[in-house]
Amino acid sequence: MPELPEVEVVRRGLAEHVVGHTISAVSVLHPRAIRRHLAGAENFALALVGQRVTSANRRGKSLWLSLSGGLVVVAHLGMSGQMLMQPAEAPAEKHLRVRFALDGEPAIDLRFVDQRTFGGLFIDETDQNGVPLALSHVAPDPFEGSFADDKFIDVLRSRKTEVKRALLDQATISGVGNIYADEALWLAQVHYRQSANTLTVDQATQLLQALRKVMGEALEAGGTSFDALYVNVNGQSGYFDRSLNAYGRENKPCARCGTAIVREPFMNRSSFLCPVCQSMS
DNA sequence: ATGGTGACCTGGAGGC
DNA sequence: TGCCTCCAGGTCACCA
Repeated sequence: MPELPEVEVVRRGLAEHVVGHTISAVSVLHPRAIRRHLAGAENFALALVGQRVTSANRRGKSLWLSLSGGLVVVAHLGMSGQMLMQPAEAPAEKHLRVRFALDGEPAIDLRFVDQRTFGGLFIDETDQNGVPLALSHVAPDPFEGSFADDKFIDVLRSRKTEVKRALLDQATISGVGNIYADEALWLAQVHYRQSANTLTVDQATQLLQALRKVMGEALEAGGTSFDALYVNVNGQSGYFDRSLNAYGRENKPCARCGTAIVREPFMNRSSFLCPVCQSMS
């Protein structure tokens, strides 16, 4: 899915269109979409009806809506989840999983649509910092105020594993997925298989700056999109894919040195890199 | 603690 | 046209 910039695009849409509204009805159309809500669909709906949405929040790739009663509804988009605003009378999408009817004139729906059902929703409580309990193992993301650069650099440099594996570990830093990991590694000229504990402080610092730059620019562009699966709440795609330098560019010239970008299997997925300017050090 | 693998799903693309 | 295989932006559990 969606990595941090795409999820933030969705969060902003929810803040604009859902916050302030009261949930008047909830329909769960596929039980798998709420599998993490152990009390089941009926309980899920009952807990939400009548609640007013007070804010839309995010840590890493997880979203949550805060509710007037003090609970939150947490959403993870998985690989293919979408949050769409639709007129109440609009026909059901093929992969519509959960539908929230909101008050207002005209009445609108918030719809969770998810082809592959890797995503899902559940109700949770928050800790003293306002973070859902279920996300306690998720590290802050690099755009949060509570993200400590020095601490991240220390943790990263203590990890005895390949640097890309560490970047994808949401307990080390959240929000980074396969695309932005490859893009940041390309920008910082670090090989994805370099052991994290061999990075210099300077390299780790460059890498963090690269993550912020790449994800920040993607956010400004409205997110990365290759197809209609990744859209904002109005169903529109971003255009950051025009700016990618490594991801998906197998056999195309590196923008820095002209060498063909290489694709290699890693962690049951693909890694893209320039074999010349991203060398092991 | 790390790393390797498969599982969870649907559908699009490309080869034959 | 169909059938096959491979691929996809994410996690999670389990095993060495």
